[in-house]
Amino acid sequence: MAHSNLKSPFDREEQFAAKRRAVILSAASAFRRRGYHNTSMRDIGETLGLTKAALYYYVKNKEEILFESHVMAYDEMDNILKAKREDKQSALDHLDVIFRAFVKLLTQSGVSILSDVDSLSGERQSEILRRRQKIEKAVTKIVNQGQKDGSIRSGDARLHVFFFMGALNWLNVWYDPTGRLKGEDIADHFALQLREGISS
Amino acid sequence: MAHSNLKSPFDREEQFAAKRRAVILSAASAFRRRGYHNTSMRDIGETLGLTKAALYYYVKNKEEILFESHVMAYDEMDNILKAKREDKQSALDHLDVIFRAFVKLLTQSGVSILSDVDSLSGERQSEILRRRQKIEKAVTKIVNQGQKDGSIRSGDARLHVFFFMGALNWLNVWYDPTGRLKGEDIADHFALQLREGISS
DNA sequence: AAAAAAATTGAACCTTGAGTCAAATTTAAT
DNA sequence: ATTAAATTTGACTCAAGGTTCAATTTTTTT
Repeated sequence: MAHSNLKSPFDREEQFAAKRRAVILSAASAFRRRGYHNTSMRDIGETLGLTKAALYYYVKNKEEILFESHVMAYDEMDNILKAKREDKQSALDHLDVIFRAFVKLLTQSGVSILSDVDSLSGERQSEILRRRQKIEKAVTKIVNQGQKDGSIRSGDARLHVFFFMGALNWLNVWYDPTGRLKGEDIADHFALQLREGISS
Repeated sequence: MAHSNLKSPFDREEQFAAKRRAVILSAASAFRRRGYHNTSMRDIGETLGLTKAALYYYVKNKEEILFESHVMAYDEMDNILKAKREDKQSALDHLDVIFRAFVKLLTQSGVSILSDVDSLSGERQSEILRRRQKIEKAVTKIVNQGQKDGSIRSGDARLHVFFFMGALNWLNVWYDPTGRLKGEDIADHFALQLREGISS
């Protein structure tokens, strides 16, 4: 079963990328549950049926895994924020949609977030913090718009945002994917609480 | 200047306890900022003008410091929860008072919380998780009462609680004691957002 | 089937940081 | 001033875990 000599090397790269991604996602999940420093390279390897040495074929070092897992999470969040807003939609409604999507992302994909940023060094840490701020800024901007269009109560917009972003992060701690609470339900509940909390 | 031979040994114990407390508080603050594993015993000692070896005079090991810092935080929170509720006060008003106190605790005292629980082992970890649950239960109970007395909107009480408890924990990440935002202001803002979010 | 490339491994290396301890220093008691 | 107790230290041990690498196994190519 010969492969076309054009596609075949491409397949290779894809295979590699897919496996690398698997390494990072699996590790990210462990990091979320047990923490970065309580998860050894050995642990990460074993979960995938590999030796810790094998991991270094896919990844430069442990810190890179942590970094990439953050990057993946923020990529997803950026995508969510890119979703165009319906024309006649109020900023509050827009925020509702986005927040729901965030909750679903955190409960349903393997993607976790936001822990152990301190374990990143120098440039990497800065980049992640920059991306976090970027997201906070984007969300804050929506809140500002809502204060203009009258859908959102006045007050320090940053504090509005910190309040409900906390709910997202805390989710990572208590949410149990095997529990009876479905991501969708949490999204509904949280979206309402967010709305009532800041609508005017 | 002779000391009474009754008071003097008592002083000693107090001195010792005070220093031990200082060690734990100072370490807790570092843990909150940089994380448990990114803070070495050397770091902790230096902040206090001591060698790391000296720390072991006050403390059995590093994990004990982490444990005690959690215990201190939960002790404070327990105290806050003990505050008796005014008779004609609605559960919502009661919750308002408590939440405000929590915010002040986290912004003003050196007490931080809730991170790196995974770094505690066995019995210690269980105890801390037990205490966290105890507090969540107590708060949830108030929410339940509020749903009975009509001051709080119906819905899964646990989710109500998870939402605004997230705001507290997130506080530890973004709050900067040297910044312009005063703890009192944050408490006001957050209390309102909490209220609006769940009142009926 | 041989050769080349990709993937994985075992065994070692190395650094970091927690914990120990006997000796030195500081403080209090007689 | 001496003695005793409390406190602190420097030097050391030790284990854990991240990283490297030459050698081996597996997969793909010709």
